[in-house]
Amino acid sequence: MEMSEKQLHILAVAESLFASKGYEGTSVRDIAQAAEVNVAMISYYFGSKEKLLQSLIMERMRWAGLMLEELSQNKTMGPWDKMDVIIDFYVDRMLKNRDYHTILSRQMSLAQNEELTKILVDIKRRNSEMIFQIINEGKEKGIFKDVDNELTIGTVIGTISQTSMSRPFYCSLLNIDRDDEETYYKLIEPRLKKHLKSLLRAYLSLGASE
Amino acid sequence: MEMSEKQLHILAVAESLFASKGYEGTSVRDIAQAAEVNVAMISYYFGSKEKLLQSLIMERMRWAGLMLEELSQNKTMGPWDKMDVIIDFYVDRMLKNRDYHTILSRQMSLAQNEELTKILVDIKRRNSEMIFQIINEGKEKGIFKDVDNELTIGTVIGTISQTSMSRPFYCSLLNIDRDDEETYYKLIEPRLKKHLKSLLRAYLSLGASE
DNA sequence: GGCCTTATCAAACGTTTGTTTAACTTTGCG
DNA sequence: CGCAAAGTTAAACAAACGTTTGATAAGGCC
Repeated sequence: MEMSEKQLHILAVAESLFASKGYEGTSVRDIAQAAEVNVAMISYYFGSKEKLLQSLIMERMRWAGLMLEELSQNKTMGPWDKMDVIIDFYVDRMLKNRDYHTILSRQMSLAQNEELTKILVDIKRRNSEMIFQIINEGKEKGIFKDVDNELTIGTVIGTISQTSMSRPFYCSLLNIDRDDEETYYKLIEPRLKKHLKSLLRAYLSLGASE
Repeated sequence: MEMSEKQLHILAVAESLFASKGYEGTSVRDIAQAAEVNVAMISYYFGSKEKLLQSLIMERMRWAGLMLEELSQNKTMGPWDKMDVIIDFYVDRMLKNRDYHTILSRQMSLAQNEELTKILVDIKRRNSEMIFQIINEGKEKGIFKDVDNELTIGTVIGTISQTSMSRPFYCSLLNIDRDDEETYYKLIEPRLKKHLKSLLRAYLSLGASE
């Protein structure tokens, strides 16, 4: 479980390659070369290519999940403010760890890896549960109108995902050089936050009509 | 360009396999076996595996794009109704051709295939342009408030994509058997339409507050 | 029938794949 | 030091990969 600097370096390199070329599209030799280690080291450290992917996901998982819990139990903040915090949180997380999230969402849409899929579903469920709590709290207080909880999550995550996964498209829409990742994410981040907040504010205050 | 029944059959089989196992995760032998043709036929008909993917995309492309054009120039329908029609249209299209859209969105997030990416971006641009027209028409008539056009597209497509790409997650949320695709999509389709219509109705009538 | 084009096939091609081996070096501890 | 454990390497492994080959069959046209 505890990893050396070298192992973490390999994971970081693999993460970047998996994100840009896909898991199947990346060979262990690609990873070894980019990480400047011998091919055999990957088997030596991780056992196999697939276990390397699992190690990568497990390692990145440790960094998530905390803060949402305390937010859902926060008593002083109102539902509107909590919603804003959540949006900032999700946008920051998903854009900062976009390689990781790209890999996750690709892996999730692949019908294989039964075991891994279950783990991912559980993580997402746990995070979602807390957003539900906040929405329901707002509903009970009469502040939020009735909305589709599950699809509201889908909208938030889907909108953010979309800007990452279809970056070439949005670069084209916004007249940004396709290769200038930096500029793109600097521009899209505040816009995403503003858009999602307005969207949810409108939706939660008007509710699902008719 | 014109394809025989057999070629279309191979494309259909490949589409299904690419969607569930990924492009790189599917071998030409997989395709040949599932389509019950000899491996050599794939090179013979399409030239290569990559050209098969391109043929698949080109072939599916021909079925799209029409109806949006006439809608954007329709004079009798009001902006609200047009928006509803668009949402029905997108949900129907993307769920019906979910394998195709899954492949597209995975391919778009892969940094390779420069040429193919450009083609995909152009298609998406053309479709988006027409939605922009409708939104702007609503704005000019004073019916829609000011919103983020680009990210509104992202929300619509992203929400739908999300339900397809992360199906295992939403199956878990909605207590549906992960393997029962039929039931899932039958349930999610009307819900998606209702959710997106309410969402956009609220957003477009209140606008981007701050 | 003769002939050209198209279709189909099993077999083989040369690479690349993920993984293992066996020899070697480095490290850490008594 | 001495020596076992851990780290590192080039080379080799079988399997799978996308593609090509050369042979054979079928169909249309003169």
